[in-house]
Amino acid sequence: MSLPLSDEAKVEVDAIVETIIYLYTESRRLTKQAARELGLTGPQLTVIKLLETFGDLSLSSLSERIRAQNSTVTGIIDRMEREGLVSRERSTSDRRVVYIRLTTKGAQLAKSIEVEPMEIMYGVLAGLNREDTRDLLRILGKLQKRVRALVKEREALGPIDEKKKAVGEP
Amino acid sequence: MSLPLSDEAKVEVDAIVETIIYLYTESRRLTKQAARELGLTGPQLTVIKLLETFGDLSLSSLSERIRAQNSTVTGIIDRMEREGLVSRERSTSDRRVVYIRLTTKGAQLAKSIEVEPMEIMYGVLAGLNREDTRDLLRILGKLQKRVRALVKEREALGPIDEKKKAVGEP
DNA sequence: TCTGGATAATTCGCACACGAAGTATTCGCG
DNA sequence: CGCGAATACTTCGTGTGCGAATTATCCAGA
Repeated sequence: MSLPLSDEAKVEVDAIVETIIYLYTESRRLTKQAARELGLTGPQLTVIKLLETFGDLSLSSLSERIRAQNSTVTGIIDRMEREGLVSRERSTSDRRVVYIRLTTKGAQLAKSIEVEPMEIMYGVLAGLNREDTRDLLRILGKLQKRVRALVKEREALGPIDEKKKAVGEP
Repeated sequence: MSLPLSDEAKVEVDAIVETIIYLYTESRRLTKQAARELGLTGPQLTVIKLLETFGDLSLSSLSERIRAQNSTVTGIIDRMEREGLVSRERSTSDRRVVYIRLTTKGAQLAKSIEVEPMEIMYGVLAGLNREDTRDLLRILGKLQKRVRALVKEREALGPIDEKKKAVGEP
């Protein structure tokens, strides 16, 4: 798995990882802070913006978009429903599906929000020159492609290993 | 805050943000998965590796390194202590300070771990050519610098705004 | 020396976040 | 048709993760 790295390369890789973590956590922190001023949490702000943009969404598609498990989103929606921001509407065509809909209160709140989730990222990225933007996108794209390939590969191997593992304290 | 972006630029910025989020969450997920096989959680794996690398660390310095609040780390250490992986040692020179130390069991476990936290990132980044690595580092560095400046700026303004806000449901 | 402010940890309450197990419903296929 | 697999969501238990309040300790300056 871990290719041998020269010391110099290792330092650079470290710095890159550090920076990515920094950018991610910091922009999350700032989003959360913005949400706070509206009496919302970070994920709640994201959900409201998504619903405003796309209209009603099933719980599953919401989960996909915010990259979380259904069980997590169930909880988020529970709390938002309790606050009167959204309502659950059972689909008539497929009674397993629940659509999440903004209430009037939720829609009003959504309209009053000018900040995008990850807004800080946007602002900072917009300050890059064209060339840097292109390069960054290109390189990150490469990385993503490789990670995807790697994950796929692991998933293919995983199930076989599954039996070898069986760790667990007896 | 949000500079006007051309549509084309907006798409690219979106893609960059998407990718950064993807890389971060995916590598976290994979680290967590690796930890699982050892009966650990993600943060616990990170803590064990840090303690192995740096020796005993105060709870505060541990918090800094894993970018979390003291209160969070207190909980992580509580559970690790319960599992017999680490112990708390009150400093004699400053009795407010608590050092976290690997137990024999913890040290053994640490030795048996070959994966680095964020190992997948490393593997993938190591696959980039020199030029791409340099470019990526340079551009991310720029971004980080700007975010830092922005955060600082906000912090400077924040306290003044503090009174204007006072939202809160009555 | 004594006291007020800073610092290190902890406690508490809340909100994610995940995975496993459970429920309801739909769908595919014989 | 009917039944077993798949899908959508919920529930439950555990582990972060944060911020405010608390406790214990240190330290600088009157």
